Amino acid sequence: MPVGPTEQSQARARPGRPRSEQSRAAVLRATSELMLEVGLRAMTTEEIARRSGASKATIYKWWPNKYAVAIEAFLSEMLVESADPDTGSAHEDFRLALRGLIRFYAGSSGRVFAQLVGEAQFDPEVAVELRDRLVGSRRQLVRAIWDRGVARGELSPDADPEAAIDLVFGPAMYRLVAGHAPLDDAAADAIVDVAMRGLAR
Amino acid sequence: MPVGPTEQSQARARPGRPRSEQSRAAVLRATSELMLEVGLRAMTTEEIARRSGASKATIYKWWPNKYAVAIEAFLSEMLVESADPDTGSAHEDFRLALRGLIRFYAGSSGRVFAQLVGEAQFDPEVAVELRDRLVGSRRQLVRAIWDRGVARGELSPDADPEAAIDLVFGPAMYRLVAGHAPLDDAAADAIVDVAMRGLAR
Amino acid sequence: MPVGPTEQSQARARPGRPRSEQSRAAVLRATSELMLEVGLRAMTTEEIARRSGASKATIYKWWPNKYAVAIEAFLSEMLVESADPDTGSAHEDFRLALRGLIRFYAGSSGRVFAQLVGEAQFDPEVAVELRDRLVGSRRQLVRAIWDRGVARGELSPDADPEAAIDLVFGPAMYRLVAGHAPLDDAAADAIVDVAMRGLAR
Amino acid sequence: MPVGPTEQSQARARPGRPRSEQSRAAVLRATSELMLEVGLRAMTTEEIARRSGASKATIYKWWPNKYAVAIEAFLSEMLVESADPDTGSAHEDFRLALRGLIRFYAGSSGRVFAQLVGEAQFDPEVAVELRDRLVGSRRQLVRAIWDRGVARGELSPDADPEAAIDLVFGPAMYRLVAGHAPLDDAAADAIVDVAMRGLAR
DNA sequence: CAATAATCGAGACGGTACGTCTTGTCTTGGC
DNA sequence: GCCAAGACAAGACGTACCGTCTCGATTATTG
Repeated sequence: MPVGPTEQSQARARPGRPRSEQSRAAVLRATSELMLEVGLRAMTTEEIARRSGASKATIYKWWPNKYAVAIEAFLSEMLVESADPDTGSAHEDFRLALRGLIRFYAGSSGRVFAQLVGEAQFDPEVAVELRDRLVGSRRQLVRAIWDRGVARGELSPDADPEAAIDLVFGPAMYRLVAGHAPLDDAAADAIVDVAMRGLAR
Repeated sequence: MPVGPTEQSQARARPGRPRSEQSRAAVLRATSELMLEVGLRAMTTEEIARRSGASKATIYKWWPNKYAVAIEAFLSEMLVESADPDTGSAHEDFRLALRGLIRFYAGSSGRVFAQLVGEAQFDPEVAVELRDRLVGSRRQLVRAIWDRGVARGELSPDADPEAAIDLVFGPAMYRLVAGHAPLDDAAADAIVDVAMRGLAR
Repeated sequence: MPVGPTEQSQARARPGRPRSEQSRAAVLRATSELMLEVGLRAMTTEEIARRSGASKATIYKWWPNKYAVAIEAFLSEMLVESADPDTGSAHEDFRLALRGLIRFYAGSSGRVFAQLVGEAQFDPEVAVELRDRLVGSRRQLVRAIWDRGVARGELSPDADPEAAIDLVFGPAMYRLVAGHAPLDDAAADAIVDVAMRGLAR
Repeated sequence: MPVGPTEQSQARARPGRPRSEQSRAAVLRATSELMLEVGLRAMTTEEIARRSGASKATIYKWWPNKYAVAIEAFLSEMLVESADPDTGSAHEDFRLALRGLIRFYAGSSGRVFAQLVGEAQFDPEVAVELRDRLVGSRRQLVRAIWDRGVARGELSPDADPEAAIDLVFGPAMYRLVAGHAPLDDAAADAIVDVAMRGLAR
């Protein structure tokens, strides 16, 4: 997923030395490592350059700052992450999807993801990237579960789908960033249970 | 590291010049302004010192870093913020509480709060302060609504209370930090509606 | 490293595409312009390439660095500059020669020349080029005046010719690089006057 | 010789931590060493900081760039350099003064001085500092010899004194920067000889 | 006329210094 | 003992230029 300006559109034609795929990959690899090792904030562009063998100039040529590198590196590490369960039961699908998400949140990448979300509070560009490329795809997944459930008559058709999806994801994100309660399979199950049944008697 | 506001509880008269209350207040006031104007991250200790008339040494004497100042300043600005509605209806109480929260999120302080949450992803001390002093109090409020509702027989008594509270707050926090959907009264109502009824038919 | 203009003296036709004379001329022209406009140091290879339409690789293929280009460009602009006056009077010849030199120093090329001299203090290759191709030719001119004057009996035959020539050129160069006194016709005349008569009564 | 804005005028009064004399001295010492070891151009601010133990910020606080540091370091190393010979003979005084100068030029500091002169061709501020603080003092010295010689009747009173002084210094500077002839005692003697007698028979 | 060979423009790259910035500590003298 | 002023070390930032490189396109000689 290249960041540069509209490249690779046709079948190769542009003059000049082409971008080094090796350099690009090395930068992303080094960035992924560093995010895990020292965290998003403590990771420096200089260290990315040192580890990857790329020069700072090259990094700044292709990415505006270290956070842009971080997002691309993060995405490139988790391309085929989340499969749609589709068990035939919406309740079960939600349960599996949320378990998957929460396991991701609780893993080592989860800490990085939380830091990306944290950074997004300061940097609108990070926010946009995050929303479009990480949050959006997750929501589409749950939206598909929702639509199937409604079609099967399992789920209430007149609820606001956005609010419904937030009912599943919101608590998980809330726990991730606020850290007031555990993130584990039991939590996922409890959340889906109460979300399905509702608070009212 | 005396961060709290009530640090010298007893009237013990220590030798030497006492801490200047004027200086403390000026620092907090300047910090509040700066957080709103330039944001948590762009705000520098130097600028707080300049505006408040305090010296950097004084600030570092009383707070470990600018985020500690920020949290104290933020709290001092919103002490008596959230009243328990207690209308007699749990659904209505939830609605009013969430509307209050979302109005706060959507306001100018909301941006600062989101940045504090963002910073908490990097700084464990900020995370603890935030959890204990901002998130906790909100949750206690909703917990009270929950308990009343259960006692009145309105709410399902066998649900996990933690998960239940997350069902109300989670979606709001999720929208605050991810920004994928609006934060307004209608959103609050939609969230409470679907949370009360549940997703299942 | 073929820097000189006459690098392929014989008409030997080598295989492959021959060097583009147009490119060479464009580089020298662009360099001359840039030296005058922004100075020797601020002039970048990149900008020479941009203006001339040549690529950086081409420039580095034919010259070792921008200073070599600068020297060649400078020389190509002032090939037949200084004619030997030969008026019959050594005093007058010196006067005219020094006036010519000082006018050159005071002109726009003079600034460039001074910068080349400045650069020569750091780069031995520049120093050699400068000494051989710019300083040397000037000295030969004055040496000719000297020899004629000695032959005619006007000038003292037992003085060190090197020191004698330095007596004429030294003060001009000194004023060029130190800038403590003006460089104009009056200065030229004053220098030649006192050099001819000597300091002693 | 401090560079900062009009400091140290009165008997100490300014608030705040005073400038660290130790830091200042260490920077100048490191700079002097580096100028000799690697030359003016190859010397980096970063290396000055490393060697001196000062931070780059401190260096940039007190000097605009490395050349300003270099000039101050250079001056601080040669404060009491040139004594007025005053032998009673202008010819002898000139000879001794020029020998002193040329020995300085030929020494290790001479290379640094030449590089400062070289740098002055690009940087007007360096040029001003150099003219005012290094060239000027030398000229005053020779001017004193000149005035004494004229008063004693040894020297021609109607010559332009500026041109006369240039007759002594010019050739030495010329040889320093152009490098076409040696710089030694014999050269000094030859220059003074021919300057005293003049070129004419 | 094709093969060979050296050129060219374009532009990406590693390296490295620059000068700026912010953090958190320190050192003064005044209160 | 507190405080304002402000100097300081540490070190990352993003920019700039250098000289090298890798492309594909061009232009000559040679077989």
